[in-house]
Amino acid sequence: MRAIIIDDHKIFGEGLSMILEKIDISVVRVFQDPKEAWLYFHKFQNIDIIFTDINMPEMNGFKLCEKIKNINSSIKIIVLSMYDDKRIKKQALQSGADIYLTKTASKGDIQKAVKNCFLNKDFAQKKSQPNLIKDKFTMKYKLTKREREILVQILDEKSNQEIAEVLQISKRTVETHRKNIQLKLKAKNSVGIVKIALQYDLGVI
Amino acid sequence: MRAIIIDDHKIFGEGLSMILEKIDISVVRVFQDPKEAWLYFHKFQNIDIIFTDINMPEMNGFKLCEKIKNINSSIKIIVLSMYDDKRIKKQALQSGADIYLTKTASKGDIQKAVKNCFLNKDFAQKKSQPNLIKDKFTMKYKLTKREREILVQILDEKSNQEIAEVLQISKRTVETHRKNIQLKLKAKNSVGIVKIALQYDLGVI
DNA sequence: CTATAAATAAGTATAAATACGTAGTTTTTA
DNA sequence: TAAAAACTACGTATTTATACTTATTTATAG
Repeated sequence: MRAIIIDDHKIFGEGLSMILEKIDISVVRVFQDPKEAWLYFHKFQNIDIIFTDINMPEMNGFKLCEKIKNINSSIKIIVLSMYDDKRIKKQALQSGADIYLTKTASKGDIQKAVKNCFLNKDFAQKKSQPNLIKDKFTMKYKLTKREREILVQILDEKSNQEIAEVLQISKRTVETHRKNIQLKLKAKNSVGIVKIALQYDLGVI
Repeated sequence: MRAIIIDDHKIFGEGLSMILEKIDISVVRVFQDPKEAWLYFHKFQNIDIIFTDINMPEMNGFKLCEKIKNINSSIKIIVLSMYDDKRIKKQALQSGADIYLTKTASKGDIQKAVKNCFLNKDFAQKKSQPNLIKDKFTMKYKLTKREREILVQILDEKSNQEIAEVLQISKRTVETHRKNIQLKLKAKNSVGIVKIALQYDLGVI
């Protein structure tokens, strides 16, 4: 099991790191800056679980959870927060966190949390996460799977021809998909598409 | 001299409007909603000075200042705030405001403020605004004023033809500007331009 | 098993953007 | 005031995107 820790309080991060190593979780890296963590995660998606604080400079933990789950929803996120506040807890879980713990948690609590979040969702704290940005986007615009694939390619600055080559389909098909995406997003042109997509955080970095 | 006023307190806006008319400033419109003001500003960039409140629903005045200055830094912004708080003042000036006044300001104060903000910056309240997003963007990509104007129109999903009409220049000129913007941003196409611009918060709304 | 949605593709035409080059005019600034 | 920068504009050609339509194959859910 490979983990990263994100917490701007260095001491805490290191303490947690030691605890995790003791329960056989390999801590790959400890980040103080969530942005750096995000870039790392983006590059090497070779971790199973993330421990993160919520109150951090530059990027808050909620956003981070959303972004990570958008890329790979099977990665587990355990939030360790200063606050024993049920609204914050709720928001964390809705943002994609699997478990919310206060920083007063004991070694045993953490061990239990890790076990729980890998069991099925009934055992985890979360029942549903209807507010994920990805869900919001999909629910609002109802793009099909193929359309989403093409959207990603558009965001990558690819032309219809290039997209056709990547996806091994006809350029005309890409045109059709693109037209439909535009219709669904009510966009006037690619610029409109990108603007909406980026609002929902679908862009690469 | 053409001005707009943005204040969600209608009475205040109208009072200020009358004061300004008396000192030969033509108040083009009074907005209660900063978003509407932003859209207006976006469309008809034909004003010289903006009077705005800071505490407003939907969009706060700091953000508005940043956005406006990003498009056209030569437009003057006078913030009229309820609070005589030097931290708020500092933030307003850093966000791009030229003058910060409390709402207790007299007609004379306003007149003086207008005069000052059109003099050189030593006379204005502001010494520097190192934290502007605009600075980051402008410093990095070095777009000219006109290029920034065109960028804004691109972000507004306009075609070169439409941009030409709005700015009253030839379509070919717009093409040239667009080409240069693309070069400077190292973008492959409009999608690339939008992606970068939105990163720096230059988008509409 | 059969409607329905999704994915595929093409015809025809036009509009828009990009590429690459050149160059005059105005404005800024050193 | 001379030089630099910005703004303006066009020629020519090609690529790309959009508009509007029709249609077949393939999943998929009821």
